[in-house]
Amino acid sequence: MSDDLDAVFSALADPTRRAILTMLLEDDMAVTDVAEPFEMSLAAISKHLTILTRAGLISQEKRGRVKWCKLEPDALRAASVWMQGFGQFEPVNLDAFERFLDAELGESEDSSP
Amino acid sequence: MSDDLDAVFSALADPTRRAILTMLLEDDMAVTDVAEPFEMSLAAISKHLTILTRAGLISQEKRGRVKWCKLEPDALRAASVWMQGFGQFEPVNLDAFERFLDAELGESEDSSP
DNA sequence: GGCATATTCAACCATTCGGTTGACGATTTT
DNA sequence: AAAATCGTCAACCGAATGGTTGAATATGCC
Repeated sequence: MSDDLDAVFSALADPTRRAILTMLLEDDMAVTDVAEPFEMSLAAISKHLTILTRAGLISQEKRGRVKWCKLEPDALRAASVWMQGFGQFEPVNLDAFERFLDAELGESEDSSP
Repeated sequence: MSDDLDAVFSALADPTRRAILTMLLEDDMAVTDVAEPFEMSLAAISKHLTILTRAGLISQEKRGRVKWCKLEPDALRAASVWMQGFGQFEPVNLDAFERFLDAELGESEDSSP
């Protein structure tokens, strides 16, 4: 039970993996396409995807020779609930999220892809 | 900016540190008292507290020879906002949180006071 | 069949992590 | 002043993490 939180939080602790999740917000992607923007080997990305899968944050389905990666946002629920307990945050401020997302996307434009 | 998220999420990835945060929900505590329920050295707990402090999740203030640890829930806000973007969670389900908290407290009762 | 593409496996490497122990500095108590 | 308490520091250890490379395994295409 607390192992789930271990897996989710440590999966989220890596900026490459958070970037991958952000990419998957747009659409499902094949492993090769996920890897394309990053300056690291395909094998490294494959490992990151395995970690995200084990944490339940994404699922992977092989169709033909390509493996599709799909965001599984439900896995965040337990972690989110855990965090909500520490202080009463304003309920789901999506404006703030969008600003944050813009910032993070803009930021990754000089380093990652 | 994304370093903040690194620090917060990796701080939360350790069950000992999450347990410490949960203890601090009740009240501010001295380092020795934080360490008491755990089956590990004071030095180890001191390191965990340093990590939580660097992540901004707690603050530490030395008064006399005792160092007080205080929860700083605001540090969770950025991480919480980031997570909220992945799927629309119901706004702050405190019932679910309380159930979760009970479960987590019950689980650590073998080593807790 | 034979070749290209998609993905993982296996072995390796450097670094970080979570823990230990013992010495140490600072403060309070007697 | 001496002794006890609070907490950190430093050095060390084994295991996990994040990356590399090269070979291996599927699958699709000509």
